Amino acid sequence: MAAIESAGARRRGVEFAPAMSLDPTDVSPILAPLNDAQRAAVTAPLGATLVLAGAGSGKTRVLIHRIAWLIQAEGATPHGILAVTFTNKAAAEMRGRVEALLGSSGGALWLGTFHGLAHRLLRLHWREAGLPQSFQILDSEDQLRLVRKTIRALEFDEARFVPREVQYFINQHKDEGRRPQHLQAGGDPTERSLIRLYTEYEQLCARSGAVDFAELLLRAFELWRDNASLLQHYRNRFRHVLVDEFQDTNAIQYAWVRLLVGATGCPFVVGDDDQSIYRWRGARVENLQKFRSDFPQAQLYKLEQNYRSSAAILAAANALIANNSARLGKKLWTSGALGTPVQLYCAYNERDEADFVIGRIQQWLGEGGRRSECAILYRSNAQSRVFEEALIQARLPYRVYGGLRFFERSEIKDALAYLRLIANHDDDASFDRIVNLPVRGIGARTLEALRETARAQGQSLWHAAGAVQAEPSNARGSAALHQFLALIERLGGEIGGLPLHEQVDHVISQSGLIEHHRKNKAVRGEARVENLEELVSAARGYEPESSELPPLQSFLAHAVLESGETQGSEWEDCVQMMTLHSAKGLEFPVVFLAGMEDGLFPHQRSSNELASLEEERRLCYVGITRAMRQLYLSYAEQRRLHGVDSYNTASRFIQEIPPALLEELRPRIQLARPAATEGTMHHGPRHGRIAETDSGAGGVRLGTRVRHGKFGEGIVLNVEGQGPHARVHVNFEQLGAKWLMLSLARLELM
DNA sequence: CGTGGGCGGATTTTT
DNA sequence: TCCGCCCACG
Repeated sequence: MAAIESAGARRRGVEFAPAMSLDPTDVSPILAPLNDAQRAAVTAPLGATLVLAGAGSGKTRVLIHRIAWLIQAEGATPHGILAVTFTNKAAAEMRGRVEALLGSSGGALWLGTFHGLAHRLLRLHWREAGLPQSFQILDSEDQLRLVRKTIRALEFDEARFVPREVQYFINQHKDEGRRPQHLQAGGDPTERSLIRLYTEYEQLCARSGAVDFAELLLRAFELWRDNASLLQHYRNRFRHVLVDEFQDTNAIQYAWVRLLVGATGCPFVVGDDDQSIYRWRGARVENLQKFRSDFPQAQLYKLEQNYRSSAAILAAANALIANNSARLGKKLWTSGALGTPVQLYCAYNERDEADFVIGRIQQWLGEGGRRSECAILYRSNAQSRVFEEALIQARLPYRVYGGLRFFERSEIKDALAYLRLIANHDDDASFDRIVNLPVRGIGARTLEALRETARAQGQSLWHAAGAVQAEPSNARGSAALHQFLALIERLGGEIGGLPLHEQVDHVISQSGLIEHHRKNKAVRGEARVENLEELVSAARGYEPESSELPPLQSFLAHAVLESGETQGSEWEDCVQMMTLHSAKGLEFPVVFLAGMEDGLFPHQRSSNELASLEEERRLCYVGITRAMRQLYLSYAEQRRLHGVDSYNTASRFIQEIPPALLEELRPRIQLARPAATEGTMHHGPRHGRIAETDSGAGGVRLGTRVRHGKFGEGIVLNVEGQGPHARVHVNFEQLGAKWLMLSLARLELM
């Protein structure tokens, strides 16, 4: 305690550069920037520690400062610390901040994602783990292909055994630590077939030296479980194990951590049960509870002071999440001002919603704000399009997060497949991918025969192809196949001593890939060639983390594990758009939660079961707590999704926010109000909105009441086109919505 | 063997 | 509406 007090007294110490302090016993840079609760957690006595950290309460900071504290005050060395996160981005950020705090390189520190660390272990101990030295990692797409192949190999019906579902089945069991032999079918024939598929899939993986994401974790777990001396070695080394986002751990990740910690290690885990949003992909919030029962002596710390959001936003978040059951209990508070109430906007349709959002963004910009301070968050990716169109129209630069990342692009994966096949001839997935790309006359016939042979011999495709004799029946195919093998061999020989980027360059040009795309003008061939060239640059700039592997092998693993999060240098000031899921961990001054409609959010498929509904609520909580100063909720009464119109009611989550915290920008009653009241009693925002959504089409504006000679009265939902082609979408009271030609309809404005 | 048109399905996503 | 996949045709 004395150290803490004196640290507080020496608060001025922070003002010096955070580099290595002159006096190594001076811990003020570590402790001074913390509040009491944070400091208590950072300086917790060695032993099991659980930190429940609310949104915006400085969770990452605590983790980083804890690492620094262990090193500076507890005599730990970076060598003895293992810290795990879920994303590469989080890992990179954490490493950078730890190094800045300590003023030294944390090279010896094992800090990375679960998958990254598991990979590292398996590379170091491939023999003990029962893997070939040149094992390759499958990403989800590769895995899906292999699953599909497995289904075909067993001649199962793909309609009955949907590849995606089989993939899910396999991953689910791996995530829970179950191998096929642990599974009992009971009397269920479908179950039995699935287990059979799982078994066959594993054999295919083994034959081609392939390891999928779940397998990385499971293997790493089994490696320690089955090698007492190895486990002991790592237990001795990593006395300190830190886990970020603990609520997102799945069963095998938890088991892995537990195994490492044993009875003597000091696990320090940080999480927030209210931000658990990945149950659907195996995350187990219960691990927080489990941690407490597995380590009954664990110290519990709660971080409840929020530094991010205004009091109004925080109160809304608290009120919402209070509707969930079985929470660990935590209430965020702030010493900050109430701020602007949460603004609620009821739009006519999704276009109106987008117009509204853009109007508010422009307002923010007009007040001197930046575009990058605004984030549009939505439940599903399909919602982004309307916003993109509106942003383009308004000439506002934007950036959509998510979507295909660099190393996931098909042309990049093709190029990598060449490199992988060169590195490991038995890599069937890669063989399959490129054997006829670019086209070299190896068709389905030839390949079917080849697969059959490989299956019969229990050998890889490469092996089987080498044994194929030139038969008169299929002379062309077998000749082409031998040429392909020769090409791969030749390339392998030629790139032998070259630097990494020249290896990549040589392969993409000599394989004919570049030429293939250059010819293909129709399917964005130009962009693909550029991407391939970018791959060469990526290889040039790549620095292997360690010398455990040859550079090429290391680069290939890197490409799969880190599929290219950093999308180039997109530093332009852009409006940010992303799903609620990908917004976790981020913060923005202005946040729009769009599509707050029952059926969309909470999503239809998550509304029936209580557990999934509560996860949706947590997702909403995550969304709300991203906002620092202004939060807008919006929903559309009518929404066109997948080409069909649906009429929705406001999300139930809106009702869970106390009305006192909400400001409705257009009361819903408006719709039913007689036209006479228009403009007389509703002030401010309503008028602002009308002005913003002015379509300029002959004075007809969204939301305007109109009368039609035959159809009666209605409200304008949408306006499209210009001049004589202008069309209006009117929701008539009697007849419902109709599209009319504006020039012919003779609408009377009311 | 390569391509285009028809069909069905369409949360959320990191590794 | 839009995308990806399968099959039928050239």
